[in-house]
Amino acid sequence: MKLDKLNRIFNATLNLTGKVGIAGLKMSSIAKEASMATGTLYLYFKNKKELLNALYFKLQKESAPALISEINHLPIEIQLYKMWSLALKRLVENNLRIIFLEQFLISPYVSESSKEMDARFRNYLRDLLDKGKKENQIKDVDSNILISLIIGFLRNFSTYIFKDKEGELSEKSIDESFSLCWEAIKK
Amino acid sequence: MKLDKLNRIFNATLNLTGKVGIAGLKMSSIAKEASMATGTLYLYFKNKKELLNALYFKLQKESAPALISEINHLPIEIQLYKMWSLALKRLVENNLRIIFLEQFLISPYVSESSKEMDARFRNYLRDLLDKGKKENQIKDVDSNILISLIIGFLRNFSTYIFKDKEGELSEKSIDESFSLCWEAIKK
DNA sequence: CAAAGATATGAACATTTATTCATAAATATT
DNA sequence: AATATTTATGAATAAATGTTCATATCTTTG
Repeated sequence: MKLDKLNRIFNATLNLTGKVGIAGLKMSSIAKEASMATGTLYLYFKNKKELLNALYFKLQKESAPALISEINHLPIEIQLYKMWSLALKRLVENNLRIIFLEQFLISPYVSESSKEMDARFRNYLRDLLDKGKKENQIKDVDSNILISLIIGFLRNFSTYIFKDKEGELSEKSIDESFSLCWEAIKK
Repeated sequence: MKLDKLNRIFNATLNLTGKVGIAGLKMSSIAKEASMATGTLYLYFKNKKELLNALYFKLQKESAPALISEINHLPIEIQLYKMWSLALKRLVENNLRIIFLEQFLISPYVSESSKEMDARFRNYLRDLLDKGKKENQIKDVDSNILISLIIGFLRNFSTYIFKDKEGELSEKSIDESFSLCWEAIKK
């Protein structure tokens, strides 16, 4: 059935990007990884560029921070913890996505319409931190620095878990990393 | 003169990687960017793979660990500060390096020996942190978590400065970010 | 300043990889 | 169950890109 095959193509592409980067992606290996003939890819996508852009849009759509509206009445620390925990889980689970998204955006395959970046998460964090500063809970430090600490730490740690721990993310790791983060930014 | 041409090749490669990623790197465009004929590249490197690996080694050699031996007698906090300041300056100055290094390491062009060098900075940090823990200066938290905070923060912040501040890195930013980092990890 | 040596050029050639399409297999329709 | 329609295949072809090499241009040396 059609949807199934589309997903097989997308999964194959993601997996391969993790292994050989966008530089190493061949239509033939995508087909092989997805257990189908090379020609079949062209029934679903006009060409390689369209395939990659389609995957990009799919990933973007899925990464919408749906959680935000449900929790933004909670205290800052709790909000941050929930955000941290969820993001870390997602990132580890989907570390391949990060690799794909980062590489794709500076590859020769990006279409113009893809070029909008997700400043969304950053903006959510900024608002949260500003609120925290007003409530005297967060250090009075340039929000951009705080945001870099949070996002940078998050990404680097998730990549480490993904690579060196084979994706095994314990509650202890989540809590330990979060309290490190929280202590760094709290007043 | 020979060295000058080598540098032109390396610079061209870095610049192009920032624009089109490793996926978009063509020998012909490297040559064009470096204002020389395509064939000339092959006087300096046997092939594309060797060119990219040579650049990788050069970047590794130039990065923070070169400093290590000069400072490893100093107190932990000072060592960390010097490392932080240098790394941040270098990363901002040449954010392109990050892009190259990250993409290169999962491209089809990596040679086996390149893979080893990657762990070096991480190992230096690990030793430093272990020493700090013994001296009761650093939090007793899994070093991998601490390392992720440091490296992740560093990279993310440098990218932010590079992109949003057009590379303008003030002493104040360095100090502010470092003390945030230090406070996060110190006991 | 001529000849030898070193370095550089870029069009020609080789290789790799994207894309097409004649043919086959699967599925739906009567 | 025969026929039409849709979907899949992978070898053949086209396109893109890496690499070579005969020729040209600089540099050095006697």
